[in-house]
Amino acid sequence: MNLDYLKSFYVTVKCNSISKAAKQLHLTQPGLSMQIQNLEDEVGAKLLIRSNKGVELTEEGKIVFEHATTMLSIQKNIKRSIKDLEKSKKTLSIVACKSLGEYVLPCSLYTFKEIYTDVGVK
Amino acid sequence: MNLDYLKSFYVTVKCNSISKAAKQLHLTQPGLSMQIQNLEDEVGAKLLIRSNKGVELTEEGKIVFEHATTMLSIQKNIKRSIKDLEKSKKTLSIVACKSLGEYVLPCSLYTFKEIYTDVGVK
DNA sequence: TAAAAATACTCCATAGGTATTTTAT
DNA sequence: ATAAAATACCTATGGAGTATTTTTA
Repeated sequence: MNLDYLKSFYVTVKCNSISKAAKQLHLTQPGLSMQIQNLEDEVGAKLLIRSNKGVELTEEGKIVFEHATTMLSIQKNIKRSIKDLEKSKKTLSIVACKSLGEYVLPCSLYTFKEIYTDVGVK
Repeated sequence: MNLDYLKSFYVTVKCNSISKAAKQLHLTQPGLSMQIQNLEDEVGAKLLIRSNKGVELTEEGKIVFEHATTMLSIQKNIKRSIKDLEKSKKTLSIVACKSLGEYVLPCSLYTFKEIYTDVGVK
């Protein structure tokens, strides 16, 4: 199951429309249509009732929608937690041209890392 | 983010080994290796420390692992809820040969569905 | 008949496999 | 020296786009 598709589904439900959601997601209407069909195949149930007025949730769709909300917020939590952790680390960023980067730096960095084991190097 | 990859990551951590997990997941070792690298790229952090003894979690990996557990159980909940719902519905399953299925059934089914709107037909 | 969604078709990206190399103990 | 993971390379599947058709209020 693809969390990006789940996000697309979420937006589609919020818009009550595949075409409108597609614009918002910078996708084409058929592309988004496919993503949702993919989700439906995966869970083995129709999630949306389609009409020329747009879409509305089926019973199964409601189940997926509710869980989608929590899944997507967990996903956000992961990314936020990781970012927080990275920020808390000491890091040294070095930029170099190809020749130095390939021949000189690796050796020096090796020595540096042995001494400053608590410093991350980018 | 791909929940299948997250599952692969979960199993890998449980096995402390990419190769062992690959067997369990019916994947090749390079295939699984790639899935995990994909995850790492996506969250922007190394999740596992590799060695010839296998793998162990980094700090970032621990974060992802914890959330993975809950994400995967939510996914299970979705599928179970849907199944329960399907079971509670009345359904009529019909199997037919090609000619009947294409020419006779559609018409009859249309009429049937108008009368028994609460019965699902497969 | 007009909107919204589905389908047909095409192309490119990428997932995953096999074979091989690199790494670390 | 050996076990584990990474990399290189190749193929095939499928994701997403454009153009078109189908559907239904």
